[in-house]
Amino acid sequence: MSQHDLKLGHPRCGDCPIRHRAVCARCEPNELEALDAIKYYRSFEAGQTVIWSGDRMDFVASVVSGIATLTQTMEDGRRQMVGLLLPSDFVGRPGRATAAYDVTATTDLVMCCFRKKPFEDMMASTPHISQRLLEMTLDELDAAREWMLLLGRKTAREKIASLLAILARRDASLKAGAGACSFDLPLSREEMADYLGLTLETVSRQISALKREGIIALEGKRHIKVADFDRLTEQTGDDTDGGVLS
Amino acid sequence: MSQHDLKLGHPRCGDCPIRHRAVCARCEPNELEALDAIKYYRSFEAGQTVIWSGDRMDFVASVVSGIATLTQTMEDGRRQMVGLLLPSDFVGRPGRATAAYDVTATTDLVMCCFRKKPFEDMMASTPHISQRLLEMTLDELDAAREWMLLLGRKTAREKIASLLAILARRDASLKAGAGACSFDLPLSREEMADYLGLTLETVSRQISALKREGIIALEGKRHIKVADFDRLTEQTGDDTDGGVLS
DNA sequence: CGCTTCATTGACGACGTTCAAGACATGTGG
DNA sequence: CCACATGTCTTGAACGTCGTCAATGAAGCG
Repeated sequence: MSQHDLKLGHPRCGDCPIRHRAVCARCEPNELEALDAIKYYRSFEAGQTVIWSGDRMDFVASVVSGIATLTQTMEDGRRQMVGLLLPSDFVGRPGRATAAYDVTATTDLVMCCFRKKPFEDMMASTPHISQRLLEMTLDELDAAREWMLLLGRKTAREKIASLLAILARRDASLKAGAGACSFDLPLSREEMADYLGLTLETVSRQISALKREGIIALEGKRHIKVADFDRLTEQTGDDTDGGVLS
Repeated sequence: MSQHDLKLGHPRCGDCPIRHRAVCARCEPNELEALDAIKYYRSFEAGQTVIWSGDRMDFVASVVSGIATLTQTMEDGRRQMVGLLLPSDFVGRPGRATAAYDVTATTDLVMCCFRKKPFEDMMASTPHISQRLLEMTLDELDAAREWMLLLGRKTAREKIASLLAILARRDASLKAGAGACSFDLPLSREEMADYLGLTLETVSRQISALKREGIIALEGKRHIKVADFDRLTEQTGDDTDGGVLS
């Protein structure tokens, strides 16, 4: 796949970087060709809104690269992030006309879009797609419920530690570093606050506290070095054994 | 369907009270017969645990009557309810061996169970079932995300009002009462607290406050009369227009 | 250099938790 | 029938965490 193809909006599905994890993961070569025919790419710059809650939404999409957020906003401005969309994650709901949440690009973002009608037609004729979508939706439901525990019962300290641990693990799995690891925060303090159900001041204070205690170190505002991953995990409030038996 | 059939565990699917809303809602008569052949009923008394998180779970099920809860518990005992299962709701995840949450009967409960293997086989051969399951899972995901907003951003007052409004609406839809309505709380104060991410004392205080202000009235501990539904809705923090345009 | 944006830090107060006592209903045994 | 225990709910008082408001700092950019 060349840069040129990307800009034309039609890299081959077979060469797609998210091919093995996205909604199309289970598709056969001929099914991929059908998808190839109806897909189109859209790019967004960091900070841009993809769609507003309540707006007509005539497409569904997969995140190809970059990060997007799903947020809900109350009349008085209180905001809660209800989902973080990473590459391969799916946006939109077949069979629904309008967006249920604000979708925002927090980094530069590329999405692989399908107009809803053709996609729904393909779903009806392609069990591999709906099977995979069901699986992904069940995973998202589990993630949402884990987040409910965090929002309802964890302290500010535990919330921050949990988020950092998740982000660290995500990057560690790519880098295979054992004791120490480091990564860039994909979210601003305010976005972290919206995700964790806190204020940005509390987020900042807790990060400073973790730094003071030597559990993490900062380079600039956005780069985190985790000195000792175990000590960070202790702060999350989660089971220490990590559910070995499951 | 006779009482006798119920006790034998095999009322006909065609006569089932949750027939039109459950995972089997889309099934054709012949598909229902196949389900009839592999299903079995289980009953639980109020307070009984259906399954513990982490335990082997070799069945999936629909709630036929009664109410069950999904809860997560931290090592130190903090608990968060992550789902409330009403009649027709589905429990369990195809393709997973163990339960992810504690499932508890809060009232007497009847469930329509399927051993996992036969059910998964049927899913593979019966698109109507996986289609419906996808739809139900997407609905649950939306509900979970709405609850994330409540847990992360609403005040105690708003949390209580939101819960009461939901329960009231649920019963009002059955009784078609307009201005005033009344219903029994299916949850204890502690269960409400676990659902709302509060302590039981705070729940009790907020209910007392709503009573003092004449927004609701209590008969006994568990029966609520909503004097003015609009005033209750005002307390939820939600949009007043109720999303007329959606 | 000022301007803007984002993050940090401090002081203070409100909201919800914690701890404790008491109310109320129900059930049990003397 | 009463005394007593038990479970659920209510209410009060003190405390603490986190939110609010405000000032300051740090980095990027015209």
